[in-house]
Amino acid sequence: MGRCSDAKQRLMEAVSELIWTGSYGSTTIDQICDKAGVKKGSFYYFFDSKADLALAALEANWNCKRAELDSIFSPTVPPLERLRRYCEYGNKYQREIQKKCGCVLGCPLLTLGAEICTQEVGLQKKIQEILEQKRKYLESAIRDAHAAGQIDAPDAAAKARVLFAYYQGLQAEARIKNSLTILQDAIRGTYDLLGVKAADQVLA
Amino acid sequence: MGRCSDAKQRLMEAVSELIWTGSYGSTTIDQICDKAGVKKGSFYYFFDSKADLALAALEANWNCKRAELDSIFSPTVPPLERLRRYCEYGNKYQREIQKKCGCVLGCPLLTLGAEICTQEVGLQKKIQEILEQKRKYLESAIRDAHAAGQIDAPDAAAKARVLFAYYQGLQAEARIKNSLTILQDAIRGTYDLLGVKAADQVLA
DNA sequence: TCTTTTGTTGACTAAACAGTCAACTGATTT
DNA sequence: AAATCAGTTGACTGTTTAGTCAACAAAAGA
Repeated sequence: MGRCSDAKQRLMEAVSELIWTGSYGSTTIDQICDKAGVKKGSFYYFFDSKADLALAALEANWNCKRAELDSIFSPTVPPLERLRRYCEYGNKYQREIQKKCGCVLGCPLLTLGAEICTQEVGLQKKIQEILEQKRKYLESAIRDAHAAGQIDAPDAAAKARVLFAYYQGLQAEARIKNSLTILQDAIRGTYDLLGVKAADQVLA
Repeated sequence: MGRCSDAKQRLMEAVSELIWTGSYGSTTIDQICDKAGVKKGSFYYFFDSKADLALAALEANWNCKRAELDSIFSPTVPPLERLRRYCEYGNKYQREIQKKCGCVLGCPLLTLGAEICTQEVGLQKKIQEILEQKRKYLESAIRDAHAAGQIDAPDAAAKARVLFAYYQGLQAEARIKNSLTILQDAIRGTYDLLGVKAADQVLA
């Protein structure tokens, strides 16, 4: 089967990091290759273009991420607890990134999506898909919480859209302001937004 | 006083449109000059760099926008009415853009801010400033609504942060999905989020 | 062993890019 | 009318960029 290598993986990791810490437009193929320790010839052996690589990286990252979200949003966990864990997870994740990179980087999907949506149709479609899937986690948690009588949300999908927009906005602001403190309101904001009774709220 | 021209203005308009319809990183100085009908020599006569021009354009645009927002958020208008008008304004604005450009483009500040915040400190600071000012409009409307007994928001600043994040998230999603329908939930989402009693809600 | 498959390399091209500059133009002042 | 001020121009530089390619290298199968 000829020789094998992890150059493909290294390229995907490199592009993910470069786009996230910088931007899609400012990331060059030469930079990606340097970071991955791969020569440009090899790059074009595996991928057709930067967009092609970014798409592959996006898919790979989402497959990892999905496993984590499946765990956080497991139906065995009480619905409001799922949301609390999700907020905590987001906080912890961004805190680690800041420690490592010196910057709060927010949600890579939103940042990339907003940047390239008018230019790279393939990427745009994939990002739309993934965002839709992420929203579904919220929707089912909200539906379950409603069924449990903890919140009043007859239209779970609509509430999920509101909550999702709120989270996306928070992440974007955290990136722009390079601030973690904004994210700390997430849980309170969630309870607030869903009208969770004080008795059902768990803050720490 | 030598001769005068509007090349500076044309450059600012060109860069605003190019960044908004595309992205900061994918916008080149040659493109800006072409669109403005200005030669590169003139560009460098007025500005030091793309970032310098973008900063100037940002300030100019904000000065226009502020006047509109001052009118929408006039203290003479009932507080919840202000928010409703703001949502309507955002909807109408994006609808016009879509008609003109074929795309929903969302909030230029958020898109640009998220893209360049790790790269262009000058722009980042300015965007942070403007976003903060925008948030203030919401804060005073919320405070007034609380004072009028229409909503329960003892901490107006906190509520404003939540509402602002929600709006930003909505605009970002509208851009990414190239969809206006998402924005149509804004008013309902606002009432929902603020816990406005049905009696105080005005939808159309 | 030698052949095939899979991956690597560096040198290359052509285009796009940012940034510079001296010479020019056309209003305005004196 | 001459001096000055404000803006314009196009041709230029050097660099960065995406993308190509033929030759090479290593693992695996025949």
